[in-house]
Amino acid sequence: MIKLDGKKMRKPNMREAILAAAEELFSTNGFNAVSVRDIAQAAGANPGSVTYHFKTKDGLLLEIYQRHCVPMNLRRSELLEAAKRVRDLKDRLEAIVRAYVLPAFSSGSDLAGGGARFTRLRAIMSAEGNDVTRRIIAQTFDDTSHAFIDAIHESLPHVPRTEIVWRSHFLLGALYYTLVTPERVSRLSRGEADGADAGEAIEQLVQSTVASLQAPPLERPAPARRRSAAGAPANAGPA
Amino acid sequence: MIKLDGKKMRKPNMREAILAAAEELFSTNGFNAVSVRDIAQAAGANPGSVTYHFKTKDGLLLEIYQRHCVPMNLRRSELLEAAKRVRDLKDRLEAIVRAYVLPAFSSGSDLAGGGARFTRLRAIMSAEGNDVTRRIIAQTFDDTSHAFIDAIHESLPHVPRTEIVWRSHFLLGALYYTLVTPERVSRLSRGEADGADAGEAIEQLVQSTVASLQAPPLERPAPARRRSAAGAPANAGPA
DNA sequence: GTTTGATTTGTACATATGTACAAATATAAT
DNA sequence: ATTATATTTGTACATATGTACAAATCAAAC
Repeated sequence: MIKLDGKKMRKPNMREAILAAAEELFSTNGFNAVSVRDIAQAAGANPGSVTYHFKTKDGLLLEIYQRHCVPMNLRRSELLEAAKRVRDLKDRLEAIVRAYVLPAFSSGSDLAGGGARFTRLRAIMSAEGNDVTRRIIAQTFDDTSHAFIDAIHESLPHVPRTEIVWRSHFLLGALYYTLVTPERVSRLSRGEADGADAGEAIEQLVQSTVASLQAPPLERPAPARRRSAAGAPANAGPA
Repeated sequence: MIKLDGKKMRKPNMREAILAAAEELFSTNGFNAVSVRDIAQAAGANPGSVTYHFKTKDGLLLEIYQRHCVPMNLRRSELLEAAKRVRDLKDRLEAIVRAYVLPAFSSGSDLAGGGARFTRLRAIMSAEGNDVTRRIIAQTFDDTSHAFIDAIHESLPHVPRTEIVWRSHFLLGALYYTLVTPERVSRLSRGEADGADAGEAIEQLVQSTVASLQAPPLERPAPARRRSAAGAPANAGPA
């Protein structure tokens, strides 16, 4: 038995240290740029130890994902449910967006909650290609994304769902980029803003996204036979 | 003399083929995931040929950058100047944003103009870490970024510059992410939108960004003496 | 203390990698 | 044709990489 959980593990230390080190290194340098030996060294462990605990390098990555995904999505769901209960329609929209953004930043120094490090990791993995990784991300997060999109759509019934998809997609991109290159904000603002200030970043993201979501939809796309009606039979049905 | 340009090169083919192959591979899989041998094979060349033409793998990357940067920034400058001449203030803002976005997508099948492939490359390089690469990107693009920020600021004098920095930063992040993971848009919209449709992406990005830029600035940061008279004069304007 | 099983160490191996370089080949000028 | 130069090929080397595995070490159960 490799795993004896719950009761007594002898040294949860090493395995934990390896996970932490890998998370940090992967989220900073990407997957390919980091070697198993780098991780072992950073964790103060032996390379063989990594193989022992996680079998392969991919296995290690997967474990990091699994360890964060559930808590993070849970946190988001909680915040989303709370947001949906907000009465005022405008406040509600803002609350929903904030519920999406917050868990991605919450530095949750140790474990649960998601946190900036894990979000940065996802950003890098998204960019680095690797279809397998992308599929993992999709499988793990699409449900939550749909839940948010639907919630937003309910707050903005007059905006087509497609439009909301685009704009919340932009939100995620903006979020990723801010976590990956915060110094760019500091540089371009000539020091007036601090790109690494999570609080400020969150506020800017939320306000910017709320504004973009509220913008009038594009009229162009649909062929517009008659009065749209037919247009797109499966228009997500506004509820 | 390695380079005899202008008049007669014997075979501009191989060097060119290597550049093209490398560009494609890097922009799809990132820098670290692609080996010199991969590139050589894709170009139908010998690994040694890569060393001959570009000395090192980094040299090859640098060359790809240099070859696209100047034309791309030129194109952007042209479009920006044209945009600045637009009379109507609202139209001008939109034109400016479009001038920023367009060259990043223009598929410019062969050379000049930037194009999606090159933008994707920059996106990946930004995410992959590698401080050297980030510095190259910064040096090459910060001037243009500043020019756009200033132009936007002139169209929106009541919005603090810092705010504009944040929001145009978000634009770039959204743009990058859309180029890197277009299939996510298709998936989340359940096929109603095509994330890979450059025209649609551009339109969505422009409209979304214009709306976000026009949003009222956050009141929080500044000590906020008095009543913040400014309040929210420009709320995305319905029209 | 002895036994048992989990972990850690050390090391090894096969392969992939970036780069170097000499030889072969192609291309143009004379 | 001969020469000079530019390119391409083939191959080699040193190093880095992911992973495997036997031996050593450790912590508890008996």
